[in-house]
Amino acid sequence: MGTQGRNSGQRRGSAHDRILDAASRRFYTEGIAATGIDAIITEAGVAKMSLYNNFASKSALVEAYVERRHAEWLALYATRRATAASPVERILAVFDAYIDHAEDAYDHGFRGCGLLNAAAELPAGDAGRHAVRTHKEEVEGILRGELLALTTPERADALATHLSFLLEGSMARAGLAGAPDLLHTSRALAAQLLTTA
Amino acid sequence: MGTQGRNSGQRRGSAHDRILDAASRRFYTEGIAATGIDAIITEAGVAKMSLYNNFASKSALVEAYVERRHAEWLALYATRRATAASPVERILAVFDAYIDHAEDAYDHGFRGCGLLNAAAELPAGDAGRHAVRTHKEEVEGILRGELLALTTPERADALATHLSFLLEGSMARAGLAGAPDLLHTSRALAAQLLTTA
DNA sequence: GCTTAAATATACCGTACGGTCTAATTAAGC
DNA sequence: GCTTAATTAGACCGTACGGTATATTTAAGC
Repeated sequence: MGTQGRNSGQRRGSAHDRILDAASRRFYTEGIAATGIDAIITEAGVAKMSLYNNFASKSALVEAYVERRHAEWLALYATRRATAASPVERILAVFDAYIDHAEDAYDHGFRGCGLLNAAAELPAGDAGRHAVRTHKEEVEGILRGELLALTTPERADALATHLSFLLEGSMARAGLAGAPDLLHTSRALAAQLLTTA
Repeated sequence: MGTQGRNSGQRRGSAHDRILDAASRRFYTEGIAATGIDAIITEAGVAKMSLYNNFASKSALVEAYVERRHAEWLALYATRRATAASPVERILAVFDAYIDHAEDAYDHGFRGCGLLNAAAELPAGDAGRHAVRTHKEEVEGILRGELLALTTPERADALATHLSFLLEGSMARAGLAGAPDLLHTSRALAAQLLTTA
């Protein structure tokens, strides 16, 4: 940001947005390294210099992509949480948000969690990897917070970790299967776990 | 395979093996797309033509890498299973094999499950992706088989899926954290789940 | 309507990629 | 010791990569 000033909102379909849209689609469905700058600008219908006027480098674009996917999920989660009536439903809203996000991508090639896939392409110390780690810890933190309405802090901790593993594990398997069905399975397992505990 | 015939065993440190060794290390720690052919042959101490005499292409090398990692895990699992004394221990042997495999990589940069990371780099219909899917289903099948000694087929099915999610989820989170600790956490959660059920 | 900034097209840069060719060398099998 | 196959070094290929330079056009703000 910074220099855009008064132009902050920008007109509909600004170069910045179209680029990030196209990059997000390609990064998710084809992978990051497999997606070249030229493919992005072609799909965005934009000049190459417009990309480099809006993003410092490809890896800056990747960072924006990662942040955006996490923000998308947070928005989906906020919607689900707003209509959840009980503590258990508020916990399951996290699973619902995962399902919503997955079903967004299902039509045009579901390949699992975009953040985990991105991290898998990044080297060990990369900033993007750390960002993904933080996002996943945030999700577990949300789970823990909601669980505190149900049980002791100690059990909330353990259960939050357990549910996070169910979430990420089912997402990994669902991505391999190419369909979000397994996410419903993990939601059901979580629901069962919460009612028996 | 096929044409090697009498030379099947090959001498120690054959080009084929040194190439696959080097490629496996690089693919795992740096990622597949980020690892060039030149980096592999340099690390293997081998001529470029030796690579193409042993592997048809880079993606053939990737397939060999995927198969090899799965075979490594199967071997670790077989060892763990052989000394497991009870049905529960035989189930936890699957978790132990995951831990063993992870700790192999911990010294030189732990980045989670090599198979899942590889799949994350492959396009939607790729053969390697399907291979990874099959391997993960095989692991779940092993869990289901061991669980049949403990409970009904229906509950074994559900529990196998549950344990598989715990496994893969904890592996994903552990990879992001850069340390295998969370695998011990999921093993403990699994043990608890098995004793209370 | 003038100014200022964003976005454009196009040519270009060096480099690295996956992969091939050739010719020479090494080593194993009989 | 001869044959046969594996391995080697190194030049080479076309292509695609991420990124830059420049000059021009488009469009928004006042």
